[in-house]
Amino acid sequence: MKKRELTSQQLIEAAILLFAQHGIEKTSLAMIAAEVGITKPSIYYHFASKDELVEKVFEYMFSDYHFGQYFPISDFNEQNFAEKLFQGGISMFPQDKENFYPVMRLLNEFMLTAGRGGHFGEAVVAMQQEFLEGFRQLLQHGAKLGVIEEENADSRAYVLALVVDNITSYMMMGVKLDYEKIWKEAVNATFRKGVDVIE
Amino acid sequence: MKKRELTSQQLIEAAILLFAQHGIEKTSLAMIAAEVGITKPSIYYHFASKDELVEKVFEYMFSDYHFGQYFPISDFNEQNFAEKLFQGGISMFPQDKENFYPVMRLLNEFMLTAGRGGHFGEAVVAMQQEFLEGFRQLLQHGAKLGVIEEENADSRAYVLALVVDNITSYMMMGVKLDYEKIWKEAVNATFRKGVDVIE
Amino acid sequence: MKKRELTSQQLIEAAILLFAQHGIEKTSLAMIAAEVGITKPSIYYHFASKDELVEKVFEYMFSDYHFGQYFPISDFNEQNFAEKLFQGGISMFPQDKENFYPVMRLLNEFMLTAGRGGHFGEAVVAMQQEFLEGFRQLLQHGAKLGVIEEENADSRAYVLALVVDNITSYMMMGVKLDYEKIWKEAVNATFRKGVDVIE
Amino acid sequence: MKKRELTSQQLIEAAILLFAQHGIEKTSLAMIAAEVGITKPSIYYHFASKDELVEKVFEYMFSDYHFGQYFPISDFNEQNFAEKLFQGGISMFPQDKENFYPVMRLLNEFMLTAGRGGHFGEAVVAMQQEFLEGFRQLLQHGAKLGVIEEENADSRAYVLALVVDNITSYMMMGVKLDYEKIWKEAVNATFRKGVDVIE
DNA sequence: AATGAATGAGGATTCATTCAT
DNA sequence: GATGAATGAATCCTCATTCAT
Repeated sequence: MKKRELTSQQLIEAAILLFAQHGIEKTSLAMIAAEVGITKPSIYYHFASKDELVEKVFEYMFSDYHFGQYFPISDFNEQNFAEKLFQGGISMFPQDKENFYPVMRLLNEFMLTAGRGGHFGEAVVAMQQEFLEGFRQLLQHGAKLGVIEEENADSRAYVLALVVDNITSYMMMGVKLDYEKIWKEAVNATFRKGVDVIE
Repeated sequence: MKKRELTSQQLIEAAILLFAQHGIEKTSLAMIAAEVGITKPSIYYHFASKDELVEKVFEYMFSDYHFGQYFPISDFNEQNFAEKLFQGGISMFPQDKENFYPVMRLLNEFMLTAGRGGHFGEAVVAMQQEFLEGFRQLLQHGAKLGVIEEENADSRAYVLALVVDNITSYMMMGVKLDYEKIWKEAVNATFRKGVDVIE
Repeated sequence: MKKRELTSQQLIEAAILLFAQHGIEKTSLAMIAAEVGITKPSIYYHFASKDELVEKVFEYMFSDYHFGQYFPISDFNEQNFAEKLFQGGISMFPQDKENFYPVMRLLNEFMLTAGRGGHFGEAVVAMQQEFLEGFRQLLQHGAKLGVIEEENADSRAYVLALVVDNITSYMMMGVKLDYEKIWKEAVNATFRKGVDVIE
Repeated sequence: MKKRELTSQQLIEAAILLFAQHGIEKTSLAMIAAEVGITKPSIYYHFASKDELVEKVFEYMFSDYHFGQYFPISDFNEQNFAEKLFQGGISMFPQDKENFYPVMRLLNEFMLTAGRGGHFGEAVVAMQQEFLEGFRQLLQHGAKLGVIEEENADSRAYVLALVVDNITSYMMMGVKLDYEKIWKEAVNATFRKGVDVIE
């Protein structure tokens, strides 16, 4: 890697950590520069503005955050469907809390801007929608395999999506719960057949 | 109402809107003052600092945000349990989007500070926990009434809590889904009996 | 005393203490009002401005700070001259440090403005000059009585004046010295006859 | 000198003048910046805060204000003792009033903070004490040389210290006196032998 | 005789950004 | 590739002061 790229990446990584710790707004370029060991104006050699840095941070963070990474749909069959669904969720939870929480917090901050017409909004929403759509297709796949009831499969998929997603949020906020058990229940519910109490 | 209280409340309400629109950090006292039609330093007659204003905004927003308001537990019986559970969730969704979304976005921003050791952290977490505990007790009540399977009742409760909570988030971000249907599925799942696929 | 006068005086006294503690500039009207238990704008009923209050404080403090109070010239005679001179100086030193030091510090602050063309300048200088002149006349009186050498009597007087004055300053700053002994030496020197080493 | 150092020093020198003219509190960073011809925030490139600037000003002003500079003790011998003592005092008086008075006034303001627990207090008191101790050792030296009476040598030293010091104050306040004559008298008195009127 | 509410002027400080070197 | 020096805009905040009540 050339020096330029190296420094750029160091800047991005320092920015991620600092943004996560103090928030994007409250993180000054001076702090980031200090972390990397260069001076504030030097950042401008790598990024045209703070906004561009933020953007690059966003891209860097979420470029490989995709549904298929956690739930490789083509690997799912009748035998392993439930288990792989369960494990896929578990794999989304932060293992390495030290590094993961800050990142999640930062994701959350990007989300905030979604509703504000901030320009990440669409990207974040797109990411959420990718996961919603991922779960939908996965359960449709399950329905075709006959392991999931066809009726309401989409709604069940969305419930799953909402649960995994929010589990990560709650973990991040420090709410103590047995998340594995909760996720297990959500997965199990996906396979249950039965009457609807509410129409 | 005295003039002081009136202005104070106007300030709080203006602050809520502006905080929600631009974020707390990016909302300056000047903006708030302008919105209310007074001058910037006049704010200091009502609040000792921006921090105090933020605090008061927080209190004002969430002082009457309680589980019992949406799910009055003592009203739930065998006959109405499912229906009231469903309706309770619906009542939590923003009706009046114009006013509700900003408020939710602001809640989200307060949440962000939860993980950062910000001083609202505890309060926000406490709120979340109140809802988790509310759902737990509600389903325990349902178990006693015999409408809910006793086993895993707690996990089912938490799934419900995570779903309602996240539905509001997604609405806020502008993700278009048939939320009523999703919530209906989540509620129905709560009452289903059946085998667990995953142990 | 009428209520008006009472409050005015309370304000002045509170101001003296606070000015002495924090400096005139750093003492806000709010602090003074709080000390007296009224509100800030109420001060304007008693004084037209902060400047006027400062002025009245000045007058109040130094209205009875006169040479004759410490050195009643007509009481001095051949027998008691040295002793009374010595005692007069001692009586100028702060007995009640708790109350005196702040007041002296404030005097010092007023003095600062003397050189700045501040409008107390003249008054402070006048005060200093009154003491200089007081000592001068006192020693002239002593010369007439024959207890002091006529030659250089004025210079000796001024030395005395400078010493007493500065002793108070040093006490105030917290410099620890045996001031009584120093003053005694200064007084004794005043009566010594002898050759001049320097012409 | 590098540009940074140059500007820093210009800032310090401008600050000294302005602090002396208007007082530290009443001198704004804007005034200082304007004097030097840079903008207000640029000051922060050189000093972390106004407080730090004040501190540096203090250090700059008094780093070479030492007793030995005026009274090089090892140069004093039987022959020249009185004369050098006299001349040393004279050399402490402001020659170049234009530049010296402001500086003295500023010293005075620093002194004010001495009693207020301000953080320069100790430094100022230490300076005063250096001069007191300097005079004490000088007269002890004189006593050993036999030109000064051993008895009361310390008190005589302190009287001298108080006189020089206060002469500068009085000059600064604009009190018109024949200071040279007064100082001559003080010096002469130091050498006089004779009885004590007061015990 | 005093207060409640508000204001205008000004102050320190922060920060993204620029540009010559 | 990076820095030193500086800037303009904005922000929070303080305070003496006003005035209707």
